Amino acid sequence: MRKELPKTYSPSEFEGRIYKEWMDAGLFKPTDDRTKPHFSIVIPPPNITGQLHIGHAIDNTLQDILIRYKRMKGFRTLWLPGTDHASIATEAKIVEAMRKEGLTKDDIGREKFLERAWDWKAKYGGRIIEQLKKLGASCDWSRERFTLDEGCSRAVREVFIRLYNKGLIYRGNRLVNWCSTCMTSISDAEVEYEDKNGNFYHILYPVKETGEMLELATTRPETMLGDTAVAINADDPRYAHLHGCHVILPLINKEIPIICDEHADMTKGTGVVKITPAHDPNDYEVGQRHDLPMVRVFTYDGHMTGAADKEAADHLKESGLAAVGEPDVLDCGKYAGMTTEEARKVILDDLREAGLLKEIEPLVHSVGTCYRCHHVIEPMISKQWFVKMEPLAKPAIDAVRDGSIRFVPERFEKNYFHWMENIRDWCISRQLWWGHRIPAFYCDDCGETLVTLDDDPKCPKCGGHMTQDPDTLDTWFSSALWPFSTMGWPDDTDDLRDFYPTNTLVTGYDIITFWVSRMIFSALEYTGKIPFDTVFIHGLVRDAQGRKMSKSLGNGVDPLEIIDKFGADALRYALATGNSPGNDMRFSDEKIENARNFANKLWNAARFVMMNLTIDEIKLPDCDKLSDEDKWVLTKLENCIKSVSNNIDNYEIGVALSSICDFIWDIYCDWYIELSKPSVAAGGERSETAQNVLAYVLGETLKLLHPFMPFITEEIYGGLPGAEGYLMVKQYPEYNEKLVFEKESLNFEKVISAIKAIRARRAEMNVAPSRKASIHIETKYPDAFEGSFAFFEKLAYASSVELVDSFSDDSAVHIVTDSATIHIPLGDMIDFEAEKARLKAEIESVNGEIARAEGKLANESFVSRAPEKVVNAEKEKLEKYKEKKESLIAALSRLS
RNA sequence: GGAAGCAUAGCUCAGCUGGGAGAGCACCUGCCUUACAAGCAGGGGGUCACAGGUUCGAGCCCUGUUGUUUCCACCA
Repeated sequence: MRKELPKTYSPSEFEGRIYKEWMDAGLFKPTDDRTKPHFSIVIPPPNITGQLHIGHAIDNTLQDILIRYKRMKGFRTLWLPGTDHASIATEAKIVEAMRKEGLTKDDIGREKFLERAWDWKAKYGGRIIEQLKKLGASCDWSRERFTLDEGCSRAVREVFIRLYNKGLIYRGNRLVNWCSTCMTSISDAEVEYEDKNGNFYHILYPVKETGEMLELATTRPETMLGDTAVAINADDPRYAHLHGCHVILPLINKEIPIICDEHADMTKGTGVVKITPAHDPNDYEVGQRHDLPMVRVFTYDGHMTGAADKEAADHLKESGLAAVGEPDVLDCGKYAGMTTEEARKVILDDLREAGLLKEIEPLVHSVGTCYRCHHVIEPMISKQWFVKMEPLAKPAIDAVRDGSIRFVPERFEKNYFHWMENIRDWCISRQLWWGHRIPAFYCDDCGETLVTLDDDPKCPKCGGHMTQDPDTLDTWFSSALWPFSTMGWPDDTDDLRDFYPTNTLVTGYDIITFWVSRMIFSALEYTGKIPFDTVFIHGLVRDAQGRKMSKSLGNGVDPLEIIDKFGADALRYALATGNSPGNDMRFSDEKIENARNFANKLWNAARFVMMNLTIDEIKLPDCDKLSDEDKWVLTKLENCIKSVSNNIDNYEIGVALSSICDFIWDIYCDWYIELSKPSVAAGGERSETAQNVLAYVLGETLKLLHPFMPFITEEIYGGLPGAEGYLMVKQYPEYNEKLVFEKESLNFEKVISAIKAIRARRAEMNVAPSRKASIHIETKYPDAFEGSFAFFEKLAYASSVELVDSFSDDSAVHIVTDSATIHIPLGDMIDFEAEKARLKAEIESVNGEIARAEGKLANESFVSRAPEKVVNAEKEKLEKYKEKKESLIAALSRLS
């Protein structure tokens, strides 16, 4: 018993049901047929803190389109889903939630904190998965993974140990980006630069030996307490006499040397730079070159250091436990305990009072901020774990260079190369609790370091108790392993053999450096294979004005609201249409309405077709039974099939979809359905043929459209005669030359252009549709028109149709097309002067074309150098125009 | 400072390896033609940013200019 479609398209009534049916039937799981080539995608794991936003929607829509397409093409497909623990983002949320209860991390301790974090994961981790299901994502949910689950954690530890043993992971005191709000270090990639209004403070430092004042400028006067030198350029004549001298650091009256270093740029400012090795990346390097002491003046939570901080550091140094590169700590005296901002004000006041603040110059400068909390980053000396990048980067560069991995569009390879070729060591330790704990242990007695899988090792040197490193790993360290950790690596699993390397990675250009590049070098290093062969990059979804969607602007669209209101299919259509690789797109109400209108159009067309079907199964009749219009629509369908496959294969999702949409709306609905109405109504064999063609084309179209709009296509498919099983696992249409009928198709185009020309003329003349008229067709192609009279009656308001050799009624309109002259006696409707003017204008325009074509063909070099095909086409055009001109002249002569 | 993208109809954008400028929306006209007014038919509207160059031929390729967006680096 066939389903009947309800009158109105209301997606909410079937999308959920269909998704459940697919799930129940296990259609998202890969088949067991290992003879088929595989196609696999790993999902960019959304954060467990997240709600589905429009960025996820486009990313996953594109993935689902590819996966569904490949599945229908017969590949053994796997789309592997999962979520990311997102250490810093999640921890921040939990800390924030605790703050509302008046609690801090230290109040409850590590263990209790992690309990809360896992509770959070249990509560919210599934939310985004459910939202992806609403979108229609055909992931194999039985394989769902989490970056912090047991398997992924094992992969992380394994990788850490391998790299450590290879000497590619090391621990050391380095200047790192410190976020005093998140209370952790972050990697260079996680720093975002923002332009901020600030000041350039010109300060005077007295020279000890000469007593003169040395002017220098800084944007961060509070760091001056940590200055350990002042640099000038060795070649700077202004300061040649100061080589080897010292300055007295104001406020704390400390003597520090004047050094010569290339970092001091003679052309900038006064050419004098204060050097704060512990709190500035450039100064750090200067400090290294000149072996300057490093003096830390900030605490890790953003205050000025005091006596207690100094004592702790001194104690560490005296006890010999301080690592190489441990900075000294200053007791900032009266400034101790102030926040850095407070300290800046007070220090400036003090300098002003001492007459040492020469000038304050407003300045816009870019300031590093934390990509998660957007608070200012403070460079700090800190003991951290690093990955040595250079040896890892090289193979990763080669893999893209030699084409093993390609980016779509290609231009993003430049970004990738630039990043990889200038890469610095990766700071991977984070002072956070939510994440993979670093598998390193330190002996309580002798300080020995051990990196091991063992959870409770004894010191291999002295047998003493060992304490695990309290830090966790950068969240991207685990996502870098995602393509293979999710498939069971380091074990040799079936999934790894069947689906790894994966095929396409779909992501936005904003995380190429964070994620894509790290997956590539990780995969090559640990699995010896590329993680995927293609990186398909899409752009950002912006608002209707082209602005980024952001919480602060409140211009974000909620994909879930859109799904509720318009349906997931409409959302997918709106995101896929006009989508071009790597380019941003705008999202607007207009777009989503357009998408919904298209779905509605398809719905109604299908409903109409089904209402008229009396056949029990769809069987395409033999060629000799097919009429020209049947052959025309089938030919158009095949062209569409070819274009869709080509475009999806080239990741031109938007182009592929628009060719389907054009076919459905223009060719199938506006023409073929209308054309078929007389045939279907007529009954008999012709009716049966027409019904079969109608249903066949609809069925093929549904398959073509399925990857883009899975729900509506599945729902309609279920109502087709003889439908069995699910559309989503049917064979995707393949281009079939046997269903291409060039000659008949071209013939039928002649009919269409005649009908269009008649409609246009009548519309211009304001002839009401109810005013029927006889139509007399004078043509050199009678074959093309012979079977088409019914169409003229229905679509061109003809009362009767005949083919004529000539036509002599004076009170007629004469319409000239490429292949016919159509005479329509309309008597008093005709304004003869206007008709004459129109024909003259048409002749004028054809004359222009003739002149253009003749000019081209008279051009010696065109004829000799252009391809023969082009020249012949030009000749044919010329002939056609000449014919048309004759017909037009003949028509005109009848009116005068 | 380095690099990249974009610039086409009033708006949003297509335009595949160079061979006579397209769609949707908006606008105008006429239609409730028994699937669809979330629709149908018709229509107006573009010096393809600007200036050179290559070519028989340029929206498309090259160079430069302007505007715009983005990424990277730097900013004592």
